[in-house]
Amino acid sequence: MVGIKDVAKRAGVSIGTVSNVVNRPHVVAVATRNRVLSVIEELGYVRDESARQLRAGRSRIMGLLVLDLGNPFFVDVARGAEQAAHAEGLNIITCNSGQRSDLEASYLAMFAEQRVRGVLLSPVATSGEALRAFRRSGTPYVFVDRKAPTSEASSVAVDDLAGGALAARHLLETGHHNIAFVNGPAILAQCRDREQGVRTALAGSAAELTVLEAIGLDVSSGRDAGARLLGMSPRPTAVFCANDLLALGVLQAMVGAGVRIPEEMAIVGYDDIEFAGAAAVPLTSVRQPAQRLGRTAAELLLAETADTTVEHQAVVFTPELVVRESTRVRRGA
Amino acid sequence: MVGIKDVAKRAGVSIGTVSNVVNRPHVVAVATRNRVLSVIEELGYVRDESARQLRAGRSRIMGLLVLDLGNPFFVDVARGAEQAAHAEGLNIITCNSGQRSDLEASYLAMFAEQRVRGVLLSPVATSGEALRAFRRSGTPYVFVDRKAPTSEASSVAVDDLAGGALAARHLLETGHHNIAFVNGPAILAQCRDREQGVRTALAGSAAELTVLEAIGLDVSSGRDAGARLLGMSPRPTAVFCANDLLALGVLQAMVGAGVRIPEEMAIVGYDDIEFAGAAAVPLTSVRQPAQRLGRTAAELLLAETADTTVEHQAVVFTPELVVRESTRVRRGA
DNA sequence: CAATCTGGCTGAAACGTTTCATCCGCGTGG
DNA sequence: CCACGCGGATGAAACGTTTCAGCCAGATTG
Repeated sequence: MVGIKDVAKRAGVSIGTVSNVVNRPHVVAVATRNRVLSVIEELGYVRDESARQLRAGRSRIMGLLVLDLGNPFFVDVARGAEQAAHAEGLNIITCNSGQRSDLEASYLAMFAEQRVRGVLLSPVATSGEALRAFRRSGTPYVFVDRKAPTSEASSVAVDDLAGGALAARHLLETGHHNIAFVNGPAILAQCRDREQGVRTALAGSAAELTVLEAIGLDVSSGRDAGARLLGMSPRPTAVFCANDLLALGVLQAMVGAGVRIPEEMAIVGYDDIEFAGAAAVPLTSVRQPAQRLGRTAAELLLAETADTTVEHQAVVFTPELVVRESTRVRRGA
Repeated sequence: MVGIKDVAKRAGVSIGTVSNVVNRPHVVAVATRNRVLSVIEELGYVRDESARQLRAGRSRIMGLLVLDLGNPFFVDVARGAEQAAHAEGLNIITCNSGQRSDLEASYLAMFAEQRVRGVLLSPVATSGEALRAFRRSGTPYVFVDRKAPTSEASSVAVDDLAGGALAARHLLETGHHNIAFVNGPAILAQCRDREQGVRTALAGSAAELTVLEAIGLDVSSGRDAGARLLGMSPRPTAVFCANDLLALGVLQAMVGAGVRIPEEMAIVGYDDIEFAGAAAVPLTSVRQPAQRLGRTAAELLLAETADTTVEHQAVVFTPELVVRESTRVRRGA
């Protein structure tokens, strides 16, 4: 592999000069510069980032660890973060924990060993061993899609209590009294909060609430939950799902069983991913500003790494209900 | 930041011993080992991967560059690749070119500078400047979802001609004579091949073919294409889309305009992403073994980097048609 | 003409590891 | 008692950069 000293020798200059050509072209005489550049081209020299980084002590990379890249919500978060990072000339590497603590731990360890500039993190749990070890490494981090005390770190989240309440209230207002909530794994704070929001909104109303916990937050878990719903009697007349993937699964199960949506079963999802509007019955959903979430988190992290005196912030966005056919009362029905 | 020599000093041993504790624990006496380990724990020592890599000359990371992470097909590819890489103790970093050559070039440059073990690549174009520069860096790479001459590199792809033909033949067999093909950008070989497959299958038949080129391969481009289809007269009775995102967009446009699927317009997509089956009208689609694609590509790359004498391979998988309601002739209709 | 400045370049140190030759002390076989 | 082997530890070299003090030659100033 060709290194800086091969270039130097070939061009008949010192390695310092080659380095200058690459990093501070203006300080070297134009003739020398061109000679060096053409040798670089000729030899196909590519600088070694690890040496560069070793010397510099820090990298030009920012890590992003998300719960599930299979969820388009997180793809949007990643897009937003990437935008902000590129604007500062940093690269982002995106990793997918798939909600597995062991993978989460392994990626966090990798980030720490890589000495990345900082990490955007949507953790499985804020109290786990993985995270505790990572904290000790001193790598700066910001929580995405997860609230956290500012004493620990900055965070950018969406108000899940409000989101849950938004959905529940909508179902109440459209006349439902027997409501199911299909939740994801309770380890996830998002899930707990959304459920809490639902409970708060329903408290005092006459509505009955059934909570089902799905194994995952994906479409197939949704199908399972849908099957369970179908077996209930009396069957709830409305179901709110902790995210859109679950809702799409439930929807599939209902359509497969010939249940009419929304007449026999109203459905509300969460995230408002692009596919929600294109579903068998377009889904009512609680929209989160995913891209904004990612962008803001990255900006916060950049600000903190640039100037360690900045204080942690906890940004909370407000979700928004998007009503579509899956809960729309038919005119004249 | 605490380094190996801080640990050494604190534990009263040489740095070589600390290194041994970390990398070859068995060669150091158990008493010493424990002492060092507890100092490591106490100080929160994390080894610096850049120094490690500088010394080793190569990294423990594999790069994956995909065309569009917003397309669940590529998320599945990434999953497969990750599986294979983890099995070998390597980490994968996934980057998203979004079909932009400039981003592609920037990520490839990053991979080269990082001296990654190798790169899995689904390129925008195989002839571009970005790729040419990357080749010179000598970083091993394997094409994913893209055929390539074995003289250049290994590749793992799906037979797009067969896929296109599969869809077109299906539409012929279900009685359509006026067929539209909504294609993506012609820079993409996948798109060109699928179109070619369609043309081949239709040659000799009486069917008429209209080709529309969408701006992107996403849902909103599909909606645009759908609008264009609606304006045509005579309007085609069937449409095949170069991927499922496009098909979902077209479907949305049709449903929005009150066009009945499949009676007034049959639709076939490509990729068979999970959302295809959950769509307004479940989509007939050409299924590709996405995860397998990623896994195989990673394995090929690993084999090549382990032993440079292995020859390049061109693996081609065969796609498969999954028929659903969007083209299903209603019984007794 | 001496002193000073300046543009352009050089040489070497430093970054934090890993690795390898070497060394030490001790038990063992001859 | 010597030689040898061996487990265990050490010290220094090397990896490819960046940076910085310093050097040289020529231009500028007083």
